[in-house]
Amino acid sequence: MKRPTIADIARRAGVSKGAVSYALNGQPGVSEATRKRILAIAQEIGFNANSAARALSGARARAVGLTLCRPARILGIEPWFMGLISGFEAELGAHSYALTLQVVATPEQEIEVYRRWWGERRIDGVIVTDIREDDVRIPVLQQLQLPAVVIGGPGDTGSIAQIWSDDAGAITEAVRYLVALGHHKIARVSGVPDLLHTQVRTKAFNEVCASLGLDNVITLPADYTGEEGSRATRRLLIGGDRPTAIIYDNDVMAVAGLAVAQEMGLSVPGDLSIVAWDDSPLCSLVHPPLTALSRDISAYGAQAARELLNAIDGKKVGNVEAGRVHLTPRGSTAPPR
Amino acid sequence: MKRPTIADIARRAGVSKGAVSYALNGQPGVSEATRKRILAIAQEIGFNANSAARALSGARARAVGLTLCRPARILGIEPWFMGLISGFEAELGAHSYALTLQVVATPEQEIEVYRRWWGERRIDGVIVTDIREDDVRIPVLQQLQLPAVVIGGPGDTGSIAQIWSDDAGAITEAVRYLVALGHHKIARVSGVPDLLHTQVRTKAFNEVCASLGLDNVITLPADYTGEEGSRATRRLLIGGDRPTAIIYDNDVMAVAGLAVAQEMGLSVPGDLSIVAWDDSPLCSLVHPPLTALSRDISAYGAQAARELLNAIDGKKVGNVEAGRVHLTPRGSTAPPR
DNA sequence: CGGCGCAACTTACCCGGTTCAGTGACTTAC
DNA sequence: GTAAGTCACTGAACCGGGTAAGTTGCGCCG
Repeated sequence: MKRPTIADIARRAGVSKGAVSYALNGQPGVSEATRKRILAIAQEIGFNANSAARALSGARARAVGLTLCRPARILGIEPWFMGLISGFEAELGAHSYALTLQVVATPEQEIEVYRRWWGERRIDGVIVTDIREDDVRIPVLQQLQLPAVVIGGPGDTGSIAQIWSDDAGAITEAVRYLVALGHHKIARVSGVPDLLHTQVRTKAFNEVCASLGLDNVITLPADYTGEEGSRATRRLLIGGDRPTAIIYDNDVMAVAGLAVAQEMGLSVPGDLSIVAWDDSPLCSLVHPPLTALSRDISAYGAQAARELLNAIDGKKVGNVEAGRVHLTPRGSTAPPR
Repeated sequence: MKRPTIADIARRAGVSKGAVSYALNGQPGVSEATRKRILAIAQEIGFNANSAARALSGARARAVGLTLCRPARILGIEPWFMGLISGFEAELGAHSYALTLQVVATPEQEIEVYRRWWGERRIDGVIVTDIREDDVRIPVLQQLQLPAVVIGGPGDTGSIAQIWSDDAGAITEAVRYLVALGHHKIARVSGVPDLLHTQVRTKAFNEVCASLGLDNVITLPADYTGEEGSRATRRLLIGGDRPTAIIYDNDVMAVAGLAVAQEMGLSVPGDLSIVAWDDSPLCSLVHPPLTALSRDISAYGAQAARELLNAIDGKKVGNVEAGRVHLTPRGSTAPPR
């Protein structure tokens, strides 16, 4: 079954290929009557422009790329990426851009994928996540002149657009809330320490704790996995001077922490209050439901996609703050006994 | 920065475009010395073949499509899809195929996406999930002659390849295990009843229960979300004659069920045993960790991708059983008190 | 030594859109 | 009445790689 081309339409309409192209793209150069006739024929025979041909003649690939640089084990339960992806799609779909996905193991492999995609003109731009300090991907993207949007910051990304949320403000709010409840010994289980937003959070956490006169403040580094979350929680809870509240850098570790507390016979929130970063259905799923720092990840993703499309169009894009974070109190926080 | 083309290579090597094409594709028609020289130049200037040009000249788009037809809320925490995706990628990456993703709301929208992708020659094939009885997508795929692999079955997919796992055997094993522990009142919270694999499981569940002489057997339909899982669990547990064990059709509902039991003051596994379908880190994350029906979803996805690539190559593909399911006992199951 | 066969290329056209430089026909302007 | 301008469209080049058909040059054989 041969799929129709503009030549087929041209033949049936009795005009040239060029006229059909103008008609379909809303360009001037054809009369309104002819345009209608051509559009009707296109509709009738179910015409879709061959994306390859379109991409070849100087135009766009009309696709953007996203790499996921985490082991499949984590990707599965982290709601974050899926939320982000559905946000992208809402925006990309509206502009009939496709999203091309690739799971990679290392930043080096990720760079290779960018090179290949860009070299093959498979994509018009990429969305970069999990940004680190002095990220090796940034100079490569600049050198390739590959349109990109970095999610997470703010950091030094040169000419590349970035979009970030006020993590410092959020963690400050969480600590203030716990202190207002009466907590003095607050600990934190962080994500991967290399990541820029982890550093932002750690800095803000230390600052707000200092300003509120809290001592005994500790941040244990982890890696977003349940295993590490459990391990860190156990370390925090077996000490003699154990914290009465723990803030986790993601929901998965918070749920794991909750399980450890229950396993050790501690009551949540009676003996231990828990705050999760990034609200997700997971937080409401467990008992007690977890107090969380919520933000609309889909909207955040949509905003990122919008910025990327602007960057692809050669528009000036900068440093955008988006995705307001707010505290959603649930059953996992209470005054300490 | 102009990206290099085969014409650039040809100029530098002092040969024609055609020779370069032969050399790069391992075709006969160039001497070994020339081939090496051309490959070296390609390497040096970082050449990647323009995928659009390649796709245009009769070849393949070297991409396959996957649509996700679930609300973002669910997609986020269901490890299933991410596991599947990383499985696809392992296989697709090895053949340098890209994966194009689209989130859709309805099967009708999904069909539209297939039509567009195929019309645009953006993809060479699709992977279809969540198959229903008399699925509306099947006849469309056949009419379009779009290579496809259906995940979940076995069902009536005509000429389209399908890949499925032995769900009936798995649920039989789970029920036998619970009966061996001493349970007589076993309930089940199922996924969306329209889905083919839900029906397979329900049928097998009823059969094994009947054969073991269990009465009081009930399957409550739900939709894989935590909310529905909680609701169904509550309905099961408030009755006078409440079950001592519940089997859930996915991990998310099982975790939600666990939370409901804890909230109602029931001990798991003392008062209630819980079995989750589809093991994932989520099952080991909670307390107690959930006994689960495990299978290697990534491998399952990889197998599906392999079948799809075969279908794209015009090879005969059929009805493949893969992804052996086995029971992984953990802390959520025990003899009833 | 002519002719054959073959390796190692080159030439030229194809894929299906986009785009730009024409080309008539028709209108408007002086 | 004719030059200028506009409109609606045509024809052809182009994007970059794939490939069938044609062209060398060379070795080998009778």
